[in-house]
Amino acid sequence: MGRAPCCDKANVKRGPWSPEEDATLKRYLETHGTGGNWIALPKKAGLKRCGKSCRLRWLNYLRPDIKHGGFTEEEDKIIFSLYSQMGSRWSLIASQLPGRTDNDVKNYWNTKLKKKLSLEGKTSLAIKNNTEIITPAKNSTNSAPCSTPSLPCILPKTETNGSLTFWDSITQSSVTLPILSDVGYEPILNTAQSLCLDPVDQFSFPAGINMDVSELGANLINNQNKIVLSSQEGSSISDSSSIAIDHNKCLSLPSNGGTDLEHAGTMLIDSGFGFPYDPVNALLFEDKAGEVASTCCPNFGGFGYADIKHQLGQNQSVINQY
DNA sequence: AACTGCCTCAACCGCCTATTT
DNA sequence: GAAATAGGCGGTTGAGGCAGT
Repeated sequence: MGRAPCCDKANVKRGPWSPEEDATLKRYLETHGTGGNWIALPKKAGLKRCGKSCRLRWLNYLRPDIKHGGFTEEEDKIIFSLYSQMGSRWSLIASQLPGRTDNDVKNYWNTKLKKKLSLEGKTSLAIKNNTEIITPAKNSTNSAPCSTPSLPCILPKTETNGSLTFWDSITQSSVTLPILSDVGYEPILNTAQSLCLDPVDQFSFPAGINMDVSELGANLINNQNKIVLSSQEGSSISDSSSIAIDHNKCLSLPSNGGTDLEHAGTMLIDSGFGFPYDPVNALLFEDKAGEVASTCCPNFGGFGYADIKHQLGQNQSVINQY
């Protein structure tokens, strides 16, 4: 048996609401409330509208506490932050933004923030390789959806003194980009839909890609696509490190010496919204001092211009094999 | 001024879940 | 417990407005 329609579609008005209809609905709701039944409401109120349509109109437009107008920078950050944690749960996100509706937030995300994000990301580049760069953990215990393979990508920043050639997995073409000289290497975790991360299973480079961190004083073990960074000397990596990738698929992370790494055990990715993101421990840092808000298995993708710092001070794998 | 393409956002659709019968 | 119903939600659509040519 099919589902009964919520209203007689042949006898209800559709399309934009007129000011008269708005006034009628508003007057009725302010006097009587919903009566706990939206479906019966339009008849009682004298409206030739579907009950669902009335509900939507009230919730998204007529409610007195609705905030109209542009979103603030602060709201941007909240939306982005929450989206990174829970994905497109618009009603939940909207509940954290007084006066905003799920429809508002959804529209704003789809028309503005998503573009802002892609502009921050510029492009998604995977390390040149014939094989798929990365796949989700086969036996991951993550609860978040992981329907799309995650791709570690490399994105240089703007300060340049050379160039690198990368393989753009999206356009399937080589791209030459400047060597970054500001923050260092940027393995961007890029996925169209979601990225499953947990503190143990992170990401690996496929066979054929070696990550040489010798210049950092760290040890590299890649016999199982596993990278183990174990040296205290690794702290020599700095914000001024540069990245180079050669055509033998050898990723090197040279350093020109420098500062200590904060947040041992973490990789911080600059979300582009003013706070770095720690995908390894699935933590969101409000600032680089490490003000932590815990998250669970976040979804995000397409981030660019990442500031990443590897933990090099413990005898443990930073990047494990899937 | 006319045309075109893009953008915005209100509204709809259909699915899922919770509640009621 | 099953079926019916209503509420809630996210995805999508399309009309109208705007900017560029």
